[in-house]
Amino acid sequence: MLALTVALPIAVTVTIAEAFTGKSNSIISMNAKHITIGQVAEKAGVSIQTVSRVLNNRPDVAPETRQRVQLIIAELDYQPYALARGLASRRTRTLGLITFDFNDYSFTQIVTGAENEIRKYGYFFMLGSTNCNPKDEPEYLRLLTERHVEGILFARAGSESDKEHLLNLQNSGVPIVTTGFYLPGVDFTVVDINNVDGGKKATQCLIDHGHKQIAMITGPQYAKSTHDRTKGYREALRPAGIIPNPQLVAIGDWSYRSGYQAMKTILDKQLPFSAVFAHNDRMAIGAILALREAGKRVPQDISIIGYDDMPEAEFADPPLTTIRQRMYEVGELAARLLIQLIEDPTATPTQHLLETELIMRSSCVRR
Amino acid sequence: MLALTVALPIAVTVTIAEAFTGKSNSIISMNAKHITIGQVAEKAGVSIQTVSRVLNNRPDVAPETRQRVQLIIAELDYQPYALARGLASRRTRTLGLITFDFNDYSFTQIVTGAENEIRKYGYFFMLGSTNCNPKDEPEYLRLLTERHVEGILFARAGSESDKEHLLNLQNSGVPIVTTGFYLPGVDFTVVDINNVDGGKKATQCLIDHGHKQIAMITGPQYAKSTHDRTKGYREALRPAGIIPNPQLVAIGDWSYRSGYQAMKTILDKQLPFSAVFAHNDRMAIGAILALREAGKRVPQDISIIGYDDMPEAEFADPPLTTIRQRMYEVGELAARLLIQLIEDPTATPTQHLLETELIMRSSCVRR
DNA sequence: GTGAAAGCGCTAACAT
DNA sequence: ATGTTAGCGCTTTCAC
Repeated sequence: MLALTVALPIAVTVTIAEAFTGKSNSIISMNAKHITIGQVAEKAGVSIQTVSRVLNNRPDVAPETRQRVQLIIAELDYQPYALARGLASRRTRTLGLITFDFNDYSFTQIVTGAENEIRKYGYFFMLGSTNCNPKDEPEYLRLLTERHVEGILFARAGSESDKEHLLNLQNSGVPIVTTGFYLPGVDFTVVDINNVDGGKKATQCLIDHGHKQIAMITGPQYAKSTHDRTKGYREALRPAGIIPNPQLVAIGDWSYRSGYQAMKTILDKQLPFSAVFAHNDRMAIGAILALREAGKRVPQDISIIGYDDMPEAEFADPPLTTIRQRMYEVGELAARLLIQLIEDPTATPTQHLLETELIMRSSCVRR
Repeated sequence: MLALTVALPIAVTVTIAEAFTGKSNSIISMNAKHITIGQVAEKAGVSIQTVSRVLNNRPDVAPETRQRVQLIIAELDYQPYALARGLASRRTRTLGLITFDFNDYSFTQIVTGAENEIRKYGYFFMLGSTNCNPKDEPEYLRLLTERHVEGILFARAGSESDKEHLLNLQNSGVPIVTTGFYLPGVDFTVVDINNVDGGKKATQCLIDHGHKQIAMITGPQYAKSTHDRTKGYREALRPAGIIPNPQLVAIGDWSYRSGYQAMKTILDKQLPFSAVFAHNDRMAIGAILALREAGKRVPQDISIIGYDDMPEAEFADPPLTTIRQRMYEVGELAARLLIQLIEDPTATPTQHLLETELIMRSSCVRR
């Protein structure tokens, strides 16, 4: 067991997960008495290069030499020094992760999916959350490239203005993958949700339930998904012969509070409407509170549909009908594509659009 | 071998050795036109060392030389190579961040706070979310130390069993700071919330509103905060002359669903109770749904108090009375302490306990 | 199959 | 104030 734990080179039996469990009492030596490849070589009676070959699982090592070296590695609890490896090999196995907001369900889902995926391939993420401030991105980018991340994953909402910015980065040779930025004709790798269709599905659901005056609470203007979902809304309305009423539309910023306020704004106009499509679940839940405060019952008086299907949607009052988007998968796929871009020199940028799913719960009833 | 590396879309668990091989067939284009310190030195007509001094802001450079070098650096858009710097200086300015769960509000708050803080000092985080699986920690730790993170921040729930594990790590010379793990007498740096007092405040609030039969939905057993909040519950009950009834306590796992189910379990016992203390807001919201389904009105029939004050608490139905804990500050403080531990050789471990705050909303009324 | 030599890009200690 | 001399720990030729 002890041998296995440390023996990175053993290719056949040890998975990453197995390799390190059950050795929590191992001493991880850091600055003080750091064991080097030279000490391993000396103790094994071979040259440094042979140890290096064993470490990298090269074929050209005699089986018995390999075994002996592995034993010494285990014995000494030798840890290869990633920095030195990186300097010599130009490989860091480190990726940059840039995200807007760790408090947004969609983004954390992407991050979680991506992280799980890259771990399978032995990569790590350097973190760079921009805290909703896209202006910080160039600085992070620089710090990230200084550390020679081998690629960068953008887990955040796209906006049209990013295009040039990202293209520049890509042209400088850093593989990038971005989420939330599907545009036909872009030439970097994108994984996105089909937001147009999602917005259409949501609106269609309301139409199918007999609603004709459908209010909408949108995301912020800068977000591409806002435009897409709005487009879907229009696309559903048109064939039903419903003319969209701009008076019934208010803009939010994805937060509960903004949904609450947007709903109030619409209510204040005293215009008739029987249903609301909110561009995310949080705003839908905020809107429900505003509706309740205005004496409207949901869903008896007003039906509402959200977007995201975050966990709390199911436990809202009433349980929220919504559009599910599988952001975890977006993260996984994005990560896989990024690694592919890095490791396969022939790989070229591709665009991917994942479909949504209507989740019927009780916030939406027949008029 | 090559086939494996390229066949990325298939989600296999690769072995460590496999993960680390396959270097020569990948071309990292961003290295191509990489400018080195030598080129800067040559163009500026000084030695490499002088450039290094300028880069590191050393005082012993003539002002005009410094200026000239800086000009060339800008002109060439030279980016120092962090790996080489790290190798030579033994400093990486990189910290490890280990967290359980990016989908938990408290943890993401910690992460956000910590990230903002370390950025001020020019550090970066390497990410290692363990996805609720603490067994993975040793593996991450190893990969992190291989990359020579200068310290590790544990942003996650503590459990007693961690103690040895963390001590070992610290003894090996890696500065660590952990959250959610306040224990008197531990000798590593801890930033935690006063959960005993928080639990007491929550329970006291219910008592003050005239409640005597107070049910409780706890967090999972492994979490230290569960025990602390439970202790606070008892400490509030005792002086009020109320004997805790174990029948009124059910265990959850922090999720909405578990709160819903725990509430059902308690309701099934048909025991009288007029109030519920849930160990977090999510479970409180789940519990409200169960209560509603059972025909109980909140707060008219049953009062409920949560814990966390996550954003949705305010928009729940009814708006949730809860205990606010400032996790963002926990993150900031933890990060600052970690950097202190790294940069100040005389720094010693310290323990910090932040206080909570009762947030009154409408889920809790006088009996 | 193994080892020797030569760096990767930078910083550090000591010169001057 | 600036340059010289040595590495940091590892990988990568290219010998043998």
